[in-house]
Amino acid sequence: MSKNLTSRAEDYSKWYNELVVKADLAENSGVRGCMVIKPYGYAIWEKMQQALDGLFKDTGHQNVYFPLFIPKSYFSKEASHVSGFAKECAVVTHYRLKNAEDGSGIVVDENAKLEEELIVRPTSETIIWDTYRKWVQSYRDLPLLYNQWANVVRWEMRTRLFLRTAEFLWQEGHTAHATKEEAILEAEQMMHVYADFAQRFMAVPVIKGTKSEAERFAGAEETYCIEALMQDGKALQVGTSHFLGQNFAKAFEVKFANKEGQQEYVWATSWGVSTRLMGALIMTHSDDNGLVLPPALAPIQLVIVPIYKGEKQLAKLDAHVAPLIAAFKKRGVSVKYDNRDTHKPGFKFNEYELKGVPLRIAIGERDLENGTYELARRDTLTKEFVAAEAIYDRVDALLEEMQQSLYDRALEHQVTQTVSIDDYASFKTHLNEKGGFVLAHWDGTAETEERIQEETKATIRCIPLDAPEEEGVCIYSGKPSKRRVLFAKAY
RNA sequence: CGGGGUGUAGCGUAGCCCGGUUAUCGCGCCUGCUUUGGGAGCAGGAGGUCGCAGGUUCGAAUCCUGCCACCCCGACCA
Repeated sequence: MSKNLTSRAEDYSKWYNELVVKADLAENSGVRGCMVIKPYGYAIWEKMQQALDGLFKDTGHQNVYFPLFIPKSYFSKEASHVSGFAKECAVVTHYRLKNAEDGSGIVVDENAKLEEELIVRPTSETIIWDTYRKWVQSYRDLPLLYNQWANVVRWEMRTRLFLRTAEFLWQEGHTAHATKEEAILEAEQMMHVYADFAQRFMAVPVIKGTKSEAERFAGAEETYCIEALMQDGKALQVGTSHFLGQNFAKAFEVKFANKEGQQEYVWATSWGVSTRLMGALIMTHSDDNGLVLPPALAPIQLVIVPIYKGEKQLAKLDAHVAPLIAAFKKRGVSVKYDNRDTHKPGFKFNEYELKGVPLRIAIGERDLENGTYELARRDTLTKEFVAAEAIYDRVDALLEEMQQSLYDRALEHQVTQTVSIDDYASFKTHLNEKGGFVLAHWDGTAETEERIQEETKATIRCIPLDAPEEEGVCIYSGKPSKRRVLFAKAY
């Protein structure tokens, strides 16, 4: 493992190549910017799924699954939606291959052309709303509170491992409501659920807010989002929730009879998070020794490494550790005992640090004699000796403490990297030299937003939810403004 | 799609400008012995269509042409 990762603030791609791949997390498959997720990386994704699913269920949602292929015609129904996605769709045109007549290999059978092309879903609004039409007739059928775990494909011009792959895994929630107010509450609720997940499970502090019109989702009337700040001072959108108004209901004719017997269009929301969350996790906590995982999402929370000479000592340690493992499991700690004889302890120490395993216990002959264990924590890289009888409580306490301290550390970083700026010259130099979040006044026009982006590469990440009313003038145009918005360079 | 760069063993690379023995080195891998509290040591060994196709030449990893792939920077985006 090279030690040149100190340049992390300047170069995350190095992390991906050096760290993520070697950390057995994922590797670039080389197929149009797709990624292969290795077992350890997938285990992290599963932990995320599990936690999110719990939060979704708590808020009354159920899981469903819709088809991967969407008939092309569905996309022509909602104008702004199609203009947002048309440029990046993979299209299925044929359904059969055959051997080439000249023996040159397999070719597409031109006789097997589809009547209507199928689009590999870039998102599922269209097919879901086409189906919801059939499911909704009365106000008694509402609300529909459904979510699906799926893969989607977006044929991006440029891909970036974890942050923008051509195919990615995500969940997309799609809900239908009888009233506008209820739909808005749902969209807001899911933003809060995402923020809760990011902060409690990922230990990633986020700013909640709404997007400017220019940054809004294609087909949405309001886009809520959570924005996080990475260690290098760049912002990353980690989750979005959209109030879709009646746009999709009107496009797909989804109407219901209200209590008065009148036909009304339903109100919609959609919300999603993706494998990008894993990118956020890596870029928020990792250090030069590799990943640092918050205990709540670590597939392995505790690894036990035996230190021994010869088979006899190992057998003795195996016997000693067996009840220890059972006890940890019973207490809900996910523990791995690595007694492979093919690698030395030092190798294992480094390997589990690279993988971000929060705690490590080393046990050798010495410890058996002394009645202690050596306990090491990943975030601070410190070690302590713990009396054998105190080990369970100490592990519990440390896991909890690490979860909190990772969050505190990330929050402190975010706070110190967030500044308010009132003149355009310092705004420009600050974003260029230091990065981070900048709170500044904005006149609310798309023209100003675009100009600022052209001149500084920074975008409005969101209009923060908790931004106080404050009289001011736009940093660019000098026109009046009522509150500050959050600017940053983003991924 | 525009600009730049790179393709040599599983990974990372030297050699290319200036053509000439058996293609360099490190990591990793295999075998044996010694090791095991922070990435082990020694000895031996295996592993290559030099991205692909064509051309120039007595001779091409090296020069020329075309193609392909990947990476980085832009426009687009979870």
